[in-house]
Amino acid sequence: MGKRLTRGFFSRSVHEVAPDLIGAVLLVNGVGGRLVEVEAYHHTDPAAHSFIGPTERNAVMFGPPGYAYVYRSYGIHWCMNLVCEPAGSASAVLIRAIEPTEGLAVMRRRRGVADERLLCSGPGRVCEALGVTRAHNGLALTAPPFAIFARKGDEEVIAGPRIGITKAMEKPWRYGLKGSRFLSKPFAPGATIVGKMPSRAR
DNA sequence: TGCCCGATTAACT
DNA sequence: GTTAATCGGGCAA
Repeated sequence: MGKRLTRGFFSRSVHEVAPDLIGAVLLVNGVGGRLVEVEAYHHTDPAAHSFIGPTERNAVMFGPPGYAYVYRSYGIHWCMNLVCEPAGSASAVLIRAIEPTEGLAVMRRRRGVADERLLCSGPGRVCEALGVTRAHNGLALTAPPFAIFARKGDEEVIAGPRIGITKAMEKPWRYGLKGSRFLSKPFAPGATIVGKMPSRAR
């Protein structure tokens, strides 16, 4: 396990934090695994919830970095974001897929499926498997029940268009671990290789 | 107050 | 490939 990430890690542009999160380990009450797919949402980005300005739902995005922004999706699922940058900038990283490594039995029970590849491959599935709900909205990522650890070695990170949005679809702000079996969707062949990102903990 | 629609998923045909 | 499920946010009225 790499070094525990502290608030400083998130006090950077969402475009730096998002690729750096690939390969990091996210645990909620000890359950979780390696981040293999995330998306960046910048406050100047029409696809971001914060683009319209502060509201009750997106308030956490306008707060300090290093906190969880959890929202209800399609009235059914929860989706989890990690707030970045200095307070007020309202940018966040959406967790889209995890390679499950810790608490497999718990995740299988919560999800009602046995296949590892279906446990955390999608933002709604991640929250169901890790037990993340509205109760986690606004909680610090650097304290229980959360724990995040930097990746240890270099990882080959690729980028491509984000999924499921209807605005700013041209922005290549979806990041993934190249070749992972646990992505919610494969990246297009020839997707941009961001490069071997060094492990980094700040 | 009412209406439309979404950073989704699973179960259909 | 298509669609139902399900609900709260955001905006028009």
